[in-house]
Amino acid sequence: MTGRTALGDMRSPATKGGRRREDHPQTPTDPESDALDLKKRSELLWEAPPRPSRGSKPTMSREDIVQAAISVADRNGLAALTMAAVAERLGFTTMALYRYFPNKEALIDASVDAAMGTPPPRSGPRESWRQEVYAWAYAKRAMLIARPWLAELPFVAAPHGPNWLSWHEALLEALADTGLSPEDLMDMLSVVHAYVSGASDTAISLARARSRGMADELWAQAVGRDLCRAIHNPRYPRLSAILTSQSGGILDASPLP
Amino acid sequence: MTGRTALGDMRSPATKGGRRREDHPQTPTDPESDALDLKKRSELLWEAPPRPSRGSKPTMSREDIVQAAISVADRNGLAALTMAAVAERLGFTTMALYRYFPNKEALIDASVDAAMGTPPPRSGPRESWRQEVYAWAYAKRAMLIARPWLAELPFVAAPHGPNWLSWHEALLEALADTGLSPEDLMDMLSVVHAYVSGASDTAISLARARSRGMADELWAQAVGRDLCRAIHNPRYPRLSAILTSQSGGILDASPLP
DNA sequence: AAACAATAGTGTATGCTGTACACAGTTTTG
DNA sequence: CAAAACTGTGTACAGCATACACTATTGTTT
Repeated sequence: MTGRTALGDMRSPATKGGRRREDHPQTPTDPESDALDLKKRSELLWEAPPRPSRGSKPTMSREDIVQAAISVADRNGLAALTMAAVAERLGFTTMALYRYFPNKEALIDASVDAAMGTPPPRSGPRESWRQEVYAWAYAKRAMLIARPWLAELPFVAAPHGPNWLSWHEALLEALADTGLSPEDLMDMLSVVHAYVSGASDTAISLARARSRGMADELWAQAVGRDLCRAIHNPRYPRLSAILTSQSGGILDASPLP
Repeated sequence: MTGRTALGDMRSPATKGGRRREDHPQTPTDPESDALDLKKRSELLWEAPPRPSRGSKPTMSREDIVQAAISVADRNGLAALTMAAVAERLGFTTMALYRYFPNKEALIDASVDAAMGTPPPRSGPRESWRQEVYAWAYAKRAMLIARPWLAELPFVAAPHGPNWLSWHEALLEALADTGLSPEDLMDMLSVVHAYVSGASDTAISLARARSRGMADELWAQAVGRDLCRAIHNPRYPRLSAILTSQSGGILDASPLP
C-alpha cells in the first residue's frame, strides 16, 4: 500500500496505461512474460545497461533520478512519488525519466534499494552475537523509521538489490559466533528480519503520523481505538483480559527491547 | 499495484481524485484530518451506519460488495481490484458502490478483514502450547497462501477489524498454557505474527506466481536469481559461503517447520 | 568533411483511475 | 399528498503511467 496513506499507491500496478491483464489465471495472457518480468526487474536492479557509443550524452544519471525519487518520498510519502513529481524536482519532463528507467516499477525498485542503504559498520570491537544482533535490529528499525514509506511497500516478490543483500550479509556477520549451520542461518535471516519489521510496526506508524504533522496523542488515540474495541467484547475474552489487565504496552512506540 | 507486478496499487494514494496533499510535512494541510482519517477508517470497519428509515431500499449490501471485491482480487490480484471491476461484477454502476463505502480505501479495509476470515477452530483436544502455536501458524500461512493479494498490502497503519482481532484472540488461546505475563503475551502476538508473515514470504510469492500461470521452475529461477548474485561476490562473503555451502533452502517454498 | 545512425529530451495524446456532482426514481414521514 | 431522505445513474474531471512522434545532439562511418 500499499500509498499508503495508505492505500493508493501500493505497489503492483501491472501496467497502467498500456495493455491490461484481466484474464483468468487459468488462461494467462502470457505465462512467460511474468517470469521475464521478475528476471527483468532483477536485472535492471543489478546490471547497468551499457552506455551507448553514439547519440547525445545523457544529462542526468539513474543515481540523480533515484535520489530525487527518494527525496520526494521522504517528504510526502509513497503516494506522492509520481513520475511527474520526480521529473519536476529534477527540472525535466516526465517522459525524460523513461530514458533511464523503463517504467515506474523499475524506478521504485532502484529507489527502495538505495533508500535502505547499507547497515552502519560496527563501531567498537566485536561483542557477543546477542549484542551484535541487537545492534543490527536497532539499525534496521532506525532505517525503517527514518524512511517510513518503505513500509508502505508490499513485502513479497520484490527484487532484492545490492543493499538489501548487504543487510543480510551484516546479519550473518552478527550471527557468526553462533556456530549455526548454514540452514539455520538462512532461517535466522528471515526470522530476525520479520521480527524487526513486525516489532517496528507501531514505531513506523508513529513516524509516518509525525511526518504528516499529526500530534502523537492523536495518533495513539487512533491506533489504540481498534484494539480497545476488543475490550468487554465476549468474542475476544483473552484479548480483552490482557488489554484491561494493565497498561497499553500496545501504545508504547518502542516495542524493541 | 498492479497486476501486480507489484507496484502499482499499493495502498496509499492519499486521495486520488479529490484534494491533494503535496505540502511539506512541516506545514501540513490539515493535521487533524489524518487523525480523523484513521478514526474514520476504524469506525467504518466496525460500526455499521444505521439504516435510514426514509428513502428507497438498497439493492446491495456491504457484504455483497466485499464478496465481489474479494473474488476480483482472488482472480486477478490486487491491481485488478478497481471500483469499476467490482461494480461490473455486481452488475451495477461504479458510482453505486459509493453509497455503501465512502471511498476505495474503506472498501479495501473491509475486504481485507473479510478475506482473512477467522482462524479454524481447534479440531481435537487441546495440545501443548507448542503444538497449538504450530497449528495457528500453519493456519495463518495457509490463509496468506490462499489469498496472496493480502500480502500485497502494506503492513503498517491499517485499521484492524473484527477478524484480525479474532486471529489474535486465537493465538492468545494457543498461548494460554504458557503462563506468560500480559506484557509478554502482547509481545508474543507481534513476534509470532511477524515470524509467520516473514516465513511465509516465499510461499506466498510462489502462490502468486502460480495464480498467474507461471511455472514453478520459472518462478524458482527468477527468485533465486537475486540471491545468486551474491555468490562469489566479495562484498557478500558470508552470504556467498552459505549459498554455496549446500543447498538452496532458499528455493524451498516451505520454510515453516 | 560529409553522411549517417543512434541517442536524449520534449510535446502531445490515450486509456484507466478514483471520485465529485447533479439528476431521476423510490420509499417513508409528516 | 407533499416533503424529505434516500438509491442508483450519467456525466465530468483531474491525475496517473506511458505510448508515440518529433528535434536536436552526438559519435561513427565513409
